[in-house]
Amino acid sequence: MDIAEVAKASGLPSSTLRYYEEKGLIQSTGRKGLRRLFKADVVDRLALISLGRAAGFSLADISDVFTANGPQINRAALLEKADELDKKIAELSRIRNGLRHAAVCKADSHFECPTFLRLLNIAGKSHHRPKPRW
Amino acid sequence: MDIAEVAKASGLPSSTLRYYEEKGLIQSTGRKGLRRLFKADVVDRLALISLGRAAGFSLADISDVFTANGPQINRAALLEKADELDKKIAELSRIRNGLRHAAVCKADSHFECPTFLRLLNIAGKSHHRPKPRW
DNA sequence: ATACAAGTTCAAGTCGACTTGAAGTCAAGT
DNA sequence: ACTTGACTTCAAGTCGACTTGAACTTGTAT
Repeated sequence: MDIAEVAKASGLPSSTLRYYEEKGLIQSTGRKGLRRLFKADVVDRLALISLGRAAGFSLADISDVFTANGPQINRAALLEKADELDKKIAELSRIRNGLRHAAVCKADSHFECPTFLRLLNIAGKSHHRPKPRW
Repeated sequence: MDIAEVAKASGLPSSTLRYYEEKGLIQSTGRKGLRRLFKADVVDRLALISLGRAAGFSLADISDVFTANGPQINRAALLEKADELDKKIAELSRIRNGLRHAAVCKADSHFECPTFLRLLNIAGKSHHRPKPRW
């Protein structure tokens, strides 16, 4: 496949594909002249990458789930990411509850409200960063 | 309160407080010499801001929940954000399921697997962006 | 009065994930 | 043989949320 086909199949612009290759997330199998050639299974890989990105993982995180250079994936790493997602989901649920509470709480200062106070410990202590998806 | 007190109470560096003020998210009530003075309730506001940031909302999004310049909050906007979070949580849950599935699926290409295919429509179509929390 | 720690401003730098632009290369169709 | 359009490289730009650094001001403690 040439880059345009991969782009179409994956929904990603070719500039992104080149960038991903440069970062080692995907690889082209050769060149025809200057032009990259890809094997069809790269589309699979890209789907998984997009899934990871949609979940907020960084490209560096995502590259963990790919083994050295084969088309295989590291299933253990994948499950680990799934577990991380579980935690994130739990955290977001608590935050959502916090927001809903703040919306109805009568206390002038939310700090007078124990329900809210409990929630606040969530924010501020997480030092991992969500990653952009423009 | 002076900026150092607010910083301590909120857990945010003073550089961030100045930045937030510049962006209109908080306001100082006056100056003593050059130095900013804050009312105590700014700490409340900051807690809410941190909560929003932890949830992945941008500062622009967060400023929606603050009314013009008073210390009040826009409860409707807050509930709206909570609803957005619900959606995000649902999406993340689906993605997590997708990851778990990819970890166990035997198919060489996940594209041969309907379970996985269904999941993929999730990724790639969301064009809102999570925001960094360094 | 003098020093100094802590505040201030403003411009510039940083981070990750891309995108954009300029300038060049090339396969394929006419 | 020539054009054309899709590709290529590489450097630089962009976005949001801050941080950092240099140069300056000031309240407080001595």
